[in-house]
Formats: sequence, C-alpha cells, structure tokens
Amino acid sequence: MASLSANDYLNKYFPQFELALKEKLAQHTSIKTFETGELMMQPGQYFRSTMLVVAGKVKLYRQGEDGGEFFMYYLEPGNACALSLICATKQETSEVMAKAVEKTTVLSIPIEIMDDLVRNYKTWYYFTLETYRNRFEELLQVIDSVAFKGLDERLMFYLKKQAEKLNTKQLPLTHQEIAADLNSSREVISRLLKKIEQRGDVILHRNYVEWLK
Amino acid sequence: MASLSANDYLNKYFPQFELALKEKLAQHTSIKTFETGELMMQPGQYFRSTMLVVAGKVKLYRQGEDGGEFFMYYLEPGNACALSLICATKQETSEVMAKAVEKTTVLSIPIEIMDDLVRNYKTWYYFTLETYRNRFEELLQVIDSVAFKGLDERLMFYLKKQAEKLNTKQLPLTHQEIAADLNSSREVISRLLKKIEQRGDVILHRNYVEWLK
DNA sequence: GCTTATTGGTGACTTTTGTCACATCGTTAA
DNA sequence: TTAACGATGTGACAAAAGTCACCAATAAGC
Repeated sequence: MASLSANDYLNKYFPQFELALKEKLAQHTSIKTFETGELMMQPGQYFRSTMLVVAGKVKLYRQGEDGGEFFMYYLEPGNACALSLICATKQETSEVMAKAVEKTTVLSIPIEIMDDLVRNYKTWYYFTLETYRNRFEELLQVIDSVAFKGLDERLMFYLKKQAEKLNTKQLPLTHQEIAADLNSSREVISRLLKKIEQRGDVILHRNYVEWLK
Repeated sequence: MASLSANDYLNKYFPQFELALKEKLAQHTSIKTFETGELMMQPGQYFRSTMLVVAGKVKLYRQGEDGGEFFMYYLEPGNACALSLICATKQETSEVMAKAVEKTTVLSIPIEIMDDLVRNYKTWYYFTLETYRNRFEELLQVIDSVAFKGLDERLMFYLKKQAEKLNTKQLPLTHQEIAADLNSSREVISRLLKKIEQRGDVILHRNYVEWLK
C-alpha cells in the first residue's frame, strides 16, 4: 500500500472538517506510526502534541498500583484522544496507558497551533466537544458495568463491545487476555465463558471466542 | 443574608474570568436556586442552559437499571457541570443524576451565547477545558477505586473525599447513606466501619462518622 | 409518659469471586 | 519425534460481599 499523505487521511477520516482547517492541519501535522504492542502514552508523561488516529487501533486502559490492568475503550481512525486534547493544551500529565494493538498511524498536531484551531475553526471546536462527550460517555458505561453488574454481565458487555469494535464474530482473545482487561483471573473467566457457551451465546475455540449474537 | 447579584457571584467564585466575560455573563445569565434534596438533572432530560454553581453543593451520581445509586462527585461553588457544558451545546440528553444536597444557587447560561463565549473569551475557553479535565480525572479515580480496590479501601477513599469536600471531620452520613453511595448494603458498611474504627481511623457516632486522619 | 420509626449491631448463611494445584490438549522448535 | 510451552479445563478451598433475621438504642411524635 502506498503511504497516504496527511491530506488523504484528513479527507478520508475527518470529512466533517472545513476545507481551511484541513489545509491548516496538512501544513502543520506530522505523521507518526506505532508498531503493534507499542506503548503510546503512559502515566506521568507530558504531551507536546495531540493525536488524531488515522489507521490501526489504540487501546486505552488504566493501570492499577498493583500492576493490574483495566480496559476502558478503543480509539479508531477518526477518533482523537480526549486526554491528549486536554493535557496538550494544559501541559499536564496523562493518567492512563495507551497501547497500539495494531500497527497504528496518527497525525500529530503540535500544541502551538491548538489555540488557533479552536478559536478559528468551528468544525474543530465541535470535533473536540464531540470527542469529550464520547469519551465521557464511554467512561460512564464502564462505571455502570463495574458498579452495578456482576462479572458475568461485565463479560457479556465486554465481548459485545469487542465484536462491535473489531467488527468480527471471531474475537481473537485468549481467556488470559480477557481476564487481564477485566482485572479478574483466568480461571474465573474460563468458567464464566463455559456458562455463556452452554447458554448458547458464544462458542469457545482455541485462541478465539465466537460471538453468536 | 442579602442576596447577591450575578456580578457579585462571578467576582467571588470566578475571579479568573476576564472583565469583559464577567460583564457578558452578568447581562445574559439568570440566577436559579434549588432546595435541599431537589433533583437538578436526570437521565433523558434536555438542557437549554449550562450551569455555574455559586452556592451550595450538588451531588452527581449514576443511577443503575435496578434503581441502585452510585456516587461520582460533588460540584461546589466555582465549578460547572461538565455534562451540561457538553450537552447544552450539542442538545443531547444527560446520563447522570444531579441533586442539590444543600440549598444551591446556580448561574444559568443560555445555550445561545455558548458559541460566542468559547470563541471570544479566552478565559472561558480555558475554564471549560479545566472543567472537562477535572471531571474526567474524578471519573478515572472512581474507576480506579471500583476496578482495583476492595470495598474496605473504597470506603476509606469515600470517607476521605467526603471529609475534604464537606470540610469537616464530623461527616453527617448514616451507614445507610454510605451504603447507597457505594452501591453496597448497610450491614456490610456497618461491619467495615467497625473494623476501621478498631484500627483507629474513625470514631462512630449516631448519625455521623468522625474522621480522624 | 408511651408508641413508633430510624439507626446501628450481630450471627448465620449464601453467592460470587479469587486462588492453588494439576491435568489435558495443541502447537512449535530443536 | 519429542520436549517444551501456552491455552484451557476442573476440583477444592478461601476470601469477600450480600442477605436474612432479629435485637438494642435513640429520637420523634402523640
């Protein structure tokens, strides 16, 4: 695949941006890529730029003091990292981990032009609001599932979200990985998956789970 | 107490706003009050204005399908509701409950002038960013405590936050109320509080808990 | 005063979740 | 081919949290 220019990416994944904004961004952004598994962001790190995802997939998760993980949500092409929008502007540090789960490409926007963008490009301003709102709501959903539901329901919620985001019924997840994302243990997840399989909502295979709904 | 004008409130609780912004707001906002216990916002409701809290205290919490509650955070004078900033702009509905826990006064800003504010008043723009960031971080802390900690630690975290926000060591909370906020049950909370008392971190009284740290 | 409602305490039990120990089955690399 | 490793299954047990039943102390109303 021939590599695309910033302008190509903007046209494809950010069509709602006004023309002048796309031109401005094309002039000032640089394209960065991350390999599968590469850490893009970690607690305590400062931002010097904000990032628009244009290829791949980024996993955002919280890290517990004991080293445990807790999955929050994915970012896909067309998304921006809400935290980098905030932190870049205010020069504060991040509180979450971001990891590329596929080879990922981002447009890197230097913080110097953020002020200009928000002030002079209406579609940028709406985009940032939209971004905040979407991430906020995803966090609220995560809170819901942890606060009000048992592990079995959380697991269903998790699998459903994976099927939607990965856009396939064959979820390439081991029980161990699922357990890590839900901050639980492998055995418990295995048992719950069995129960869900007996109910007919999934079929279990080696190295993947088939989602039937 | 003689009632204050919008301008008085702005000078007192939003001193960082530039002069022109304060004048603008004073012209266009109305003052609203809510009685203790009054519901200010509930899921499914549309916003026609955004609110700046200038007196009292507002409790934000999530409501589960089963009717359970789950405390998120308080808003105090000087705070704005992040959700109302977003929702008002986008004319979408709220996902959380907000309740006045004291007699509360807010400045109500009509959505019509929001665009103008963000575009023409730098201090407003920074204020909204700050608001988003703070609420986001509070949510992350809540997620941390639910995802990684047992109920005993969550209880400590909760009491600590109450002591800070209510600015007193005598926390006016019954065990039943605490249980509701943490979406647990009264007996469990009673037992954990006893344990914490034996450790010397609190003293239990009727209708209040004395925080010793 | 007396009655009643609210608040808090406690034991016994169940359910959910986590942990440990091991077994099994595929896959992969030497 | 065989040893090693990773993924999964499973039983036994422990710990955490929720539930039920009931009691005692305090406060509020009549």
